[in-house]
Amino acid sequence: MAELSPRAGQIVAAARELVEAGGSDALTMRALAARLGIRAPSLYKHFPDKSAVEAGLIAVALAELAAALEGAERDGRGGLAVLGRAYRAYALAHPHLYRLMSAGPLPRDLLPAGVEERAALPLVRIVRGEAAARAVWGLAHGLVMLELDGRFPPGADIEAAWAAGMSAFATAAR
Amino acid sequence: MAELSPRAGQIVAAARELVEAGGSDALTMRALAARLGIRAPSLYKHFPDKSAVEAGLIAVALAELAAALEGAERDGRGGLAVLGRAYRAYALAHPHLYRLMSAGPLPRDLLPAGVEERAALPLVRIVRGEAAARAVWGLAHGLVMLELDGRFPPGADIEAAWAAGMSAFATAAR
DNA sequence: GTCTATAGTGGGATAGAC
DNA sequence: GTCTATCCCACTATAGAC
Repeated sequence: MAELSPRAGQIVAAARELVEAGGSDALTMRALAARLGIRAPSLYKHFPDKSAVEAGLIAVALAELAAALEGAERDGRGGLAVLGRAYRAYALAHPHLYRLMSAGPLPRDLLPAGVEERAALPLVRIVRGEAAARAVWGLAHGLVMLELDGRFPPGADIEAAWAAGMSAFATAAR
Repeated sequence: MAELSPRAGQIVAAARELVEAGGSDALTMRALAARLGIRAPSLYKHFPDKSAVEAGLIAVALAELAAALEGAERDGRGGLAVLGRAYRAYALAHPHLYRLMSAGPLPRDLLPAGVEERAALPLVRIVRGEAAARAVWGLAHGLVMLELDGRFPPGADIEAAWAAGMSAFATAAR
């Protein structure tokens, strides 16, 4: 996917505000246009369809998550627990965006090259072995989704679950 | 939630067929009625609204998953890997149902009492400590979701990821 | 690049007769 | 319990003028 035109960038930014405020369902072409002060049909001059707008949004979110993980990598001297905290923090700070970004197959053909890999790298660097890295990825994703979906009982100590999870893989970290 | 009337049970069964065949989106009141050979408005004599039908479906799925895990518990002499395999197998056998059952907050007020606990028990019995049990739950849920969402690269050895994950928690098993 | 107008589709739910 | 008839809503997308 090529660079976005300035106007397209504004549209994606507005789409982000809608999603962050009200979830993916709140992102409709009408609402998006309204937020920009234009009519829905005008959007189709900038994006072929709605999924292209969503792909632009996913690209932004993936890059942001990657940056957050890279930051944790630097600050935390490579601790797995630190990486996990950063992952969870990003997801909790942007729950709807995280959902959009991680639900369903990635529209890889609509994404800038390398974004996906970049988000995965900090984890790959710290965990020994492909299989273990994927397990940690699954653990982080699963804990985040359970938390976002309100699946834990009211008083559950979610922090402790993360600690238990990350420490189980500590021996697999470099 | 009380027992379903016989007719309500048939409706839930039909709803299940729709969901298993085409995902949650395929479950509409119109399509559901059509499958039963009646008109959509008639459904409202048996269920107050669509969410009540979904809750009935979730109750069935939860009970089935619980039964599958209990079976693995007996056969596998309490091995965590065996439990994981059973979990994954159920989710892959009923992907759309699993999604419906695990997406969003549980409608606990519409569910028969104890169903949720029953599904969790096999895991709680085998893992030492609440925190670790929740971590394993997150791991299983995350790996399943990543797989169902097609998030792993084409050639990924998902079995190996499960093995790595479950063995990381093996020391935490009783 | 934006507009108006509109097509076309689908959804949940209700009223009241039988 | 089921029907007919209907309401009201929302959505994506296109055509063609300005």
